[in-house]
Amino acid sequence: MIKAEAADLPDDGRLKMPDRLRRRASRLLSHLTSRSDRLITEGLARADARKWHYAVLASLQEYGPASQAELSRRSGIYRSDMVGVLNELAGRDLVERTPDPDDRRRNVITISARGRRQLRRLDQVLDDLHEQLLAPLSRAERDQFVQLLTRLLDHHTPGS
Amino acid sequence: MIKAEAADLPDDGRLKMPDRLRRRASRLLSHLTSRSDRLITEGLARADARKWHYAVLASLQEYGPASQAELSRRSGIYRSDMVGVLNELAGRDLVERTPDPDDRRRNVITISARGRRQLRRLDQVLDDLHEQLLAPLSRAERDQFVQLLTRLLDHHTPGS
DNA sequence: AACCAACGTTAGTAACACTAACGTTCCTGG
DNA sequence: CCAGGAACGTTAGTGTTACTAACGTTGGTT
Repeated sequence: MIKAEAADLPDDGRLKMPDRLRRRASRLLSHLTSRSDRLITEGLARADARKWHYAVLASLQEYGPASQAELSRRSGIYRSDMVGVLNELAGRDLVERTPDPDDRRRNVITISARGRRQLRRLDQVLDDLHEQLLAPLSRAERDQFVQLLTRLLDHHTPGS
Repeated sequence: MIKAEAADLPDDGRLKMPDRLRRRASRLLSHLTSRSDRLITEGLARADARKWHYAVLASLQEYGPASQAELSRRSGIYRSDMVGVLNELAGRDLVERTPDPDDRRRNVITISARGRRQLRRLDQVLDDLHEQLLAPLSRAERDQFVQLLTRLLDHHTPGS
């Protein structure tokens, strides 16, 4: 964690930003996501968590214990990154990682009672953060927004 | 540039991804932006360009010559990163960088004829790429989408 | 028995957004 | 008028994210 001290682009110069630039969906997406990520990351940090923690915990809660590779597929986290995430989760006693007796290549990851409690907390935190994120939109607009995003993402996701 | 050979998350496991995860706007944004960025980056690479190139060229074309710091403000690129971008642009003879006689701290950046031609080309390329990006949406939906993004971004932009 | 696939793990990459600090030049106000 | 601070271009470095490559171990298949 690093303290932000002096902003370098304080007043936004969008006053003088060409429309062709400002209106490009790709650019809007990048910038908004940048803000959104920061908001979420900082919010979760206050709860001693990271985005991946939530993804893994939610997936465990929803579909039960699984191997790391299986979790990787469920949550979209690369299995190379999963290692570190599970180290953190296990270090906080939110999950348990035990070797699978039926397949000694695998670990079985199980969510703990603490993990379930933390997940509930994170769900709350994320609700609050999304309230902030989507504040300017009405209920209907939020739904619209999520729907548009979903359709776009589906369209650009390999394997249908 | 790196060749993608073996995808590691081939079939998406969203079949087994909890709704609470899949539906979060922040997550949709992150993932979609990731795809979008890749699409745009690769498309521009084929035209020997990067996003920043477009931003700078467009800003120069629209508002005329400027110092690096001014360009930085216009385009949202940090002035520490601007250096490299302008090196690339100057290396391709798309802009000219000359010391400002009126203020010897500054460089005056000017777009060249080649730069203008390249900008026209990039505008075309970006139109095509956005056509792909937004393919699943109707005209009206695209406008809606851009409008929602804009409102959200404005709301989360410091300095109004 | 021979192979290949999958598993967990380590290491490394490139892009992005951002901070810090340096020397030079300029502008201002006491 | 001159002292201090601010702006400029530049270099260096940070942490995060997405992703590839390769390793040794284990498992399933023929």
